[in-house]
Amino acid sequence: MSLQHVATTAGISKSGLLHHFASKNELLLAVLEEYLVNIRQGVRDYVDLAENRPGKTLRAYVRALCDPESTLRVEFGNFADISMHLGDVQGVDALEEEDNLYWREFLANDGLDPERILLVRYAAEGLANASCYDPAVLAEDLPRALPMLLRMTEE
Amino acid sequence: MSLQHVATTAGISKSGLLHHFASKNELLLAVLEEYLVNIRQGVRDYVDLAENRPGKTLRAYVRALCDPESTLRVEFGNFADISMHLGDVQGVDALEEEDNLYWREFLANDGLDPERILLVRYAAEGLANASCYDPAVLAEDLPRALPMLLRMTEE
DNA sequence: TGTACATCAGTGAACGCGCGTTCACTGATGTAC
DNA sequence: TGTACATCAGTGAACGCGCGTTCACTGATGTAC
Repeated sequence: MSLQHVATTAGISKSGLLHHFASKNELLLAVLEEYLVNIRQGVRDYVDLAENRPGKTLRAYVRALCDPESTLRVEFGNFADISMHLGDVQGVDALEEEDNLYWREFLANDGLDPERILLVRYAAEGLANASCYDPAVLAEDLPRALPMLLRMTEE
Repeated sequence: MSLQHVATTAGISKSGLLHHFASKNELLLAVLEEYLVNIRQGVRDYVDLAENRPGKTLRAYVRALCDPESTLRVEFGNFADISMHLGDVQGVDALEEEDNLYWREFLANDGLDPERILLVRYAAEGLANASCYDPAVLAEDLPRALPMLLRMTEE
């Protein structure tokens, strides 16, 4: 991903792009934050407040990552990708750490057994990730996994 | 990762490196295959044939990816990373597809409920991936998840 | 109302640099006669 | 045994190219007087 490519896609010149972002790193950092915000809001949109029982947030997380129609699946993969390739840029580590904590707390305070949260959460993440590489996961595993994971959050 | 960096690390010149690999893509493809082979052999080494009950291969997979001491955790992440950044190189797609199928069959033919395999497998993968970014996962979640996931493969 | 000035998104040319790749070459090792 | 030749890992210089970055500039918009 070159600045030229981004600029052309955005419909401006490379210099125009760099007028808004001091450097490529700052651009990537901004994109990373954008993903971060999008994913948080996207998962919040999947929360069903009508569910008056423990596990609302974890179910939202599962739906966001394992719904074959969800765009968050891919964004989740992109987020991991960008943050990996920004490993040494100043500010990324702090951002990642804060994000890790955010999700930990978002999922924890909902009255579910911590081990259950652990299991379902990472299964959802693993599936979301795999669905980006393997079409069979997207076509076969996700549809089967989604109801199963949701069931596992019910008591 | 530049050719110069790889060559210097390997203790030869850039031209010397390119004597063995016709291009950078071929080098990356070879590295990808190396990871692929390593991970397969690594997981095989975690199989305990003394376990005379269903789930031997899935337990090996779990141990390989969730043992905090296992080097396969990181290799698993690197593999995904490289294959993502080789997306358009000729031959990678076929290699990935074959690999996806390999693991699907490796884990399937062991007498376990398919849904149970799905759940445990992707939880292990999600954990392995997350442990590369989040030290808290490595330090806290993995030790708790490993025995839990193994337990879930028993009946 | 008109004039002068500040602000700011965006431009285009030029830059230095590191990249992957090419190529003629070296020097050691093995082999045929 | 020596000689001629093939093979092959590795070298070093040079290349063209695309990259991120810089900089002086434009032109539209808003604002103060």
